Amino acid sequence: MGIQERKEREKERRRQQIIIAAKRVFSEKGFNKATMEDIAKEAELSPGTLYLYFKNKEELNASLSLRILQYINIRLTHVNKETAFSCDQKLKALMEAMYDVYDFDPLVIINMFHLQSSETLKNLSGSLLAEIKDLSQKSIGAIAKIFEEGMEKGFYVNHHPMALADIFWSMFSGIVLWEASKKIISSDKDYLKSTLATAFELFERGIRKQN
Amino acid sequence: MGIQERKEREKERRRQQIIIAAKRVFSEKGFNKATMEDIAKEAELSPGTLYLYFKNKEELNASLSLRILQYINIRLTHVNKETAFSCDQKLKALMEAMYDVYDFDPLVIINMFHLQSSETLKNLSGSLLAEIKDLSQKSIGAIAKIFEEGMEKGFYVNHHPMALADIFWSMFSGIVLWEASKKIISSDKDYLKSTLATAFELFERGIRKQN
Amino acid sequence: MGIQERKEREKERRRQQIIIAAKRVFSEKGFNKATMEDIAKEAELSPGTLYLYFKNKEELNASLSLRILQYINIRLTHVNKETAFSCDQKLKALMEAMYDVYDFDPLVIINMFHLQSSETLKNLSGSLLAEIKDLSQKSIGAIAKIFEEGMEKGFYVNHHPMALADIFWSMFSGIVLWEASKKIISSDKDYLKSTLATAFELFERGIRKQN
Amino acid sequence: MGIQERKEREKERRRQQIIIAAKRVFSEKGFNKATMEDIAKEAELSPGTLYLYFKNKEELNASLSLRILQYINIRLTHVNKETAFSCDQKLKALMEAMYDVYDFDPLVIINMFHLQSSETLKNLSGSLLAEIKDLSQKSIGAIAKIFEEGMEKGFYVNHHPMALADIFWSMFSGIVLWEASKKIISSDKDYLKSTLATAFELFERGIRKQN
DNA sequence: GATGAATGAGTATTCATTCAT
DNA sequence: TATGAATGAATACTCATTCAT
Repeated sequence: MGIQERKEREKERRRQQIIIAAKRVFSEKGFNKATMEDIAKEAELSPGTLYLYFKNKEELNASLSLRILQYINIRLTHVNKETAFSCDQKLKALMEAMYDVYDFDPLVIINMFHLQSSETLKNLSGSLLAEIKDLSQKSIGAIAKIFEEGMEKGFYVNHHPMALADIFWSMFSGIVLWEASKKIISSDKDYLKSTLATAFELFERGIRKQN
Repeated sequence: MGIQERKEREKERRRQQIIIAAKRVFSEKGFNKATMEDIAKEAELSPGTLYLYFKNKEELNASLSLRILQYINIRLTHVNKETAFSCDQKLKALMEAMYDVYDFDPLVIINMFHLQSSETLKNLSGSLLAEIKDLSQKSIGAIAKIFEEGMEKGFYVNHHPMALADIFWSMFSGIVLWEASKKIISSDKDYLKSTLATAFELFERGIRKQN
Repeated sequence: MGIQERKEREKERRRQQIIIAAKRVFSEKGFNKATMEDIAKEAELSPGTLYLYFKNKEELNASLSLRILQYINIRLTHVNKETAFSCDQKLKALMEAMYDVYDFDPLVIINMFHLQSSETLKNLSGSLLAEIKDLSQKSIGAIAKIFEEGMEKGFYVNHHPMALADIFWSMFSGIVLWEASKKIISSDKDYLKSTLATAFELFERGIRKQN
Repeated sequence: MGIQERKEREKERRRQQIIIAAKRVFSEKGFNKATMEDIAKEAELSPGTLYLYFKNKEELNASLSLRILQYINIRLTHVNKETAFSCDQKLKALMEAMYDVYDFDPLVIINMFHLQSSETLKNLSGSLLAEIKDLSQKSIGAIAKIFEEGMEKGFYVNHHPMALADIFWSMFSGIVLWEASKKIISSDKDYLKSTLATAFELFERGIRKQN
């Protein structure tokens, strides 16, 4: 019924409200220094309410990563669907997507690295963990597919497509993290976009066949 | 005097003993789950003793990063000192150095990212922070110098050398982190060395002038 | 009026529904580990509804005890009403009643001990507390009366009837509790009935005049 | 060495200090309403210190029970060692022992019933649980042995000795609990000793052969 | 210097209870 | 009446740090 639906939507809105608050607080203080009470206050809710929507602090954090993975995945799926695109166009679209990922959430990359610790992973519910793994693999796979196509068409030098995807992804996240560090250490200006642009350019030159 | 000196050396030995224990424990449990007691046990010392050599947990961790930064710096300085090397040789030597950095301490990259949080940096003593900043800048500068030389000699395409250094360093640390993640999530084999090799190859092709 | 009455009856039915659910949940988890939500679910009601019928968790628990006290009281009143019974018959009837009390609710004895804590009793409303006291005293009084009669008729040795009643009651509840403990600790078979039978037999021999 | 020993003794003294504080607090407030902070304050220690000596709240409570079980066991062992005692004397000594148990710690019986919940038992470490089981069985066994001897010598009517032991123990603890309840409900005077005396007398008459 | 027992502030999580709908 | 989402006080337990020996 309409009521069911409205409730469902209301519930989803609360989840988003909490996720957004958590994002702000985790970004500012980092996962360990952020307290659930901080997040509750930021969301203008009580601590208990957070637990109606997320099993625990770890899962709340993981949900942030999940959200960006979902975004990444949607963007990459779109790129691969464009059958009319040339290799060049696909590569450009991929780079555009990565810029947007950064704009969508410049700090979640950092949170995603919190997932590394096996101790952390143990506390996640199976379904959430499965979803994260699945989306990660799909995303990297989508990137790999772009490179594979380019090789098949003879534009790119031969390499294992998955390895290229890993490198592309690592380079992107490495730069995001490193620029974040630099900003803290040397209060530098934000060179991220231009650094990324140069990196993408080098990468393209690196994989393209030269004649 | 001799006694002074011997004491100093003894003290330094203790510091190293603790740093090595800390490295092991941080590697296994991560910075936040590792307790000072864990580290003390690993070092076969009592918790109180740790505080005779390090102001607090944050500084102990920072010292690990400092140690690898020192190693990196020494290696890069050596590369730049080899005036007889061609650009190619210097680039190769740089890559070799990075492999060795990884072998020297495969996990410290992860610890270094702990330094990102501004909250963390606030707890460091000024002198330690200064030393870290200094070594970081020197290291990146040394990398940049290699690229600069290549450009001056007309081998490499024109880019801001510091930007290239950032990209090179980001790519390296991004790959180390990402491969570590993958190992945890999918218990994959360790492709790090081959991924790094491919990445370096692409990078070289990317910066080299083509004719 | 008829409507009033129907409402009243409806209300009482709900109370019983909740009490039965609470009994099941308290039995399984114990008073402190059982949550109001558990009970609400078991009763197929919402948590808020429980508070329309019971002031708080303590009173809900006390109501369980009250219910068995009412049952005990009815049974014992019946025994004493049987003026045609001999002393022996009354004692047998008393023992029968205690078996039935156990069958009626094997776990409520344990819940009744929750009432012991003075902190717990402080939270009960005056009227409920008064009713519990009243029923307790009536029940013990009814037991005492049986022994008193036996003494007057010269069958039982002389003792304070109330003391005998206390002993009889303590022995019964002590055995119920102890057998429950044993079952948990050593997963023993259920010897309760036979232990009770032996205890009652000894008790009877103990109080009966011998000649 | 002497130092080792002194430390060991010091540690044991702390444990006792905490146990005594816990006994007071649990007695007054009951297990669930008593907080670890209450106990720490009573012991004039900090909350953290309690955890240096007891794994958690449940084990602290279980240690109280263990302590009285040890006392009971020592007393009953002594009774059985007195080979010169007649059956009558042994029974008297058993009854004396139970009076002393009550004096040793009138409230721990109540705490012992907290152990019943299987949820509670799950939180105890294996060794502690094993020790509790062992002492319980030894104690009941020692009581049973007294009755067995009496039967063999033809003084007592034939029953399963273990069943008699259970009844004796249940009667004792049932009376202790019931008298505690009564004191709370009706602010009665403390009839415990005289009730126990009567109960023991009846029990003795119950098991003794009559001729 | 070295110890390790003691500290006590800090926090994730629970759950009885309320109240707007 | 009935609901169930929201509350927020309460608390067991941890662990970096200290300091008397």
